[in-house]
Amino acid sequence: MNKQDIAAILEEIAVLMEFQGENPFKIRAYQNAARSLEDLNEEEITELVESKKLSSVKGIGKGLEEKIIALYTDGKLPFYEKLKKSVPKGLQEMLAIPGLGAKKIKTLYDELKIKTIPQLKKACEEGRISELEGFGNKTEENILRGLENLKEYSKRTLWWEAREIVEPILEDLKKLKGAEKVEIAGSLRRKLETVGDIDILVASSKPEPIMKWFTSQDWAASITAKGKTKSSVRLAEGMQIDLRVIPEEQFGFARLYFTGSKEHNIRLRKIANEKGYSLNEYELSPSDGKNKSPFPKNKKNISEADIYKALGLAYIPPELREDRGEIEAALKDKLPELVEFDDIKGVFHNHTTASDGHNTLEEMARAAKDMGWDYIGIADHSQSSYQANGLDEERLIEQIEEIKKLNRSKKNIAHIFSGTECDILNEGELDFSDDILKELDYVVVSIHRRFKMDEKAMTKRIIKALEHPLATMLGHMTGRLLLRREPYAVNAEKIIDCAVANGKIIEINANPYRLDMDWRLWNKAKEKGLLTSINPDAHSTEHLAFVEAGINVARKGWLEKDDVFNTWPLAKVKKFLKDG
DNA sequence: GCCGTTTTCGGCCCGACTGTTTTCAGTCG
Repeated sequence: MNKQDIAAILEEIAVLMEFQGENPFKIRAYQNAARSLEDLNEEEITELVESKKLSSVKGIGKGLEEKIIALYTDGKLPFYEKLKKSVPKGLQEMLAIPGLGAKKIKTLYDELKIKTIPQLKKACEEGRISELEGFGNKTEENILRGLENLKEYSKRTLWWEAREIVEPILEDLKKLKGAEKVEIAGSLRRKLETVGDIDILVASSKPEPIMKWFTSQDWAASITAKGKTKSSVRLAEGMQIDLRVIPEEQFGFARLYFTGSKEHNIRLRKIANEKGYSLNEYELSPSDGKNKSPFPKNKKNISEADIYKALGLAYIPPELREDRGEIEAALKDKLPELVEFDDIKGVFHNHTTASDGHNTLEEMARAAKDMGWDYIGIADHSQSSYQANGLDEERLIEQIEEIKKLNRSKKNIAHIFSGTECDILNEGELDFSDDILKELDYVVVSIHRRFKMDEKAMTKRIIKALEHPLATMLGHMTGRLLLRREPYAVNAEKIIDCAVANGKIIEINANPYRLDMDWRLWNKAKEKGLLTSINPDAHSTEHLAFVEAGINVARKGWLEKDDVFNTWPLAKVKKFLKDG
């Protein structure tokens, strides 16, 4: 069994144990172990299992080591099988209903024998729920509403779309009297690829009018909570927006706290405890009264950076706050200097009207110039991509000539590199002959068909294409479309190793639906020496802006300027592509 | 179940809001 499967089972065990009313800390131990496991690569796991040293990993002790080894070696764990049988499947599904947690679901099961969602609905309609102790009419209503909107409530939203939703709201909030500061927090600020809800923070000494405004807007389809410091509303589409109002002097603490991640916060509070302090969303205070405050007496408006400093840590950018090594790095002052949008000098992998794009070559090159970039790579689809009007060899040669002409012209446009997004055919062959590929400045190789191959065959297919001497970079490594289509099965580590060994680039496809290769893989890939290119995969001039989403991925993946090919100046890129 | 210059036990992050009660448990982030 591979690590993802094992981690998923450990997570499931944690959920099942909740229904058993297990010790919450024991439950967390399983969740922690699942996380620790996901941060190891397959080779490390194999080695640790064989040498029986898994328990040297933080978060995995003797007990979990045994269970993980059992799952790793023969894919079975009697403890898990037994646990699974003791909890009806419908109970787990009910967790998605807002307001219902393990304890309440357990009560419904014990008292009313409810073990499926249809049974739950019926019991609500018959008014049997409200008769239970600890339940009432409101709970019954909330369950019914939750059931009706189960799909909408549990769906996530692309970062890109959530950002578009929240921006006008932020603008309106800033106009309110008494709103001193308005900021985004949560996963949106950490730039996670999808978000479950939106968190907004406002600094003000008068929360009431702000709360009143927030809960009375047309776009707030329903109000799920309204208090002095916190209110929550839902949009018609189902997404929840939380607003918190905090006095300005506590704003830095609130930003840190509500930006998360939860795991990052837990680590911070632990460090605070070890130093004799207690950290919450309002303050960092001495925990025993003997200690002095870590901040100068008259210091006002303490920032996140001040708090990190007081804990002995360098400032950690929000994108890194996932408890994936950033705390350790900050303790040693070894955090990366993350790449920024302004470091970008050009882009590769863009389409024109020649294939399935909406703008011409010249329009794309002018738009790139308008973005402040020096160069743009055009990589229209190759001949096998009929669905995308892929270019045959003749049309590609015409395009190469047109690009040469534009580059010679004195027009105010970015330098154009001629390329192709060359289909990887079934056995890893490329879609153009070497004679044609040689005429191009660069070649992106991508998969656009036959997604359902098994992992081994797919990996072999991609590696063969990437090893081709004329391939420059790999496009969208897994083909995933976030919230729409699953990735095809690939062994990412093998492909990364292949790219490093052959001096190839793996793109960060910056289309908000793709963001592929995933940010979680980049830190280790970077350590191996992998170079990336942040590619908008633009099908129109507007899509060039997708680079911002790609920058998010790079930053979450700990990448620095030098790790990103398209931060290089034009002359250096030309030399690299010429020398191959 | 994990962890440990307070190591074999006793901690384990912490607070707001809701709904149901009347002081609090459960949920959520």
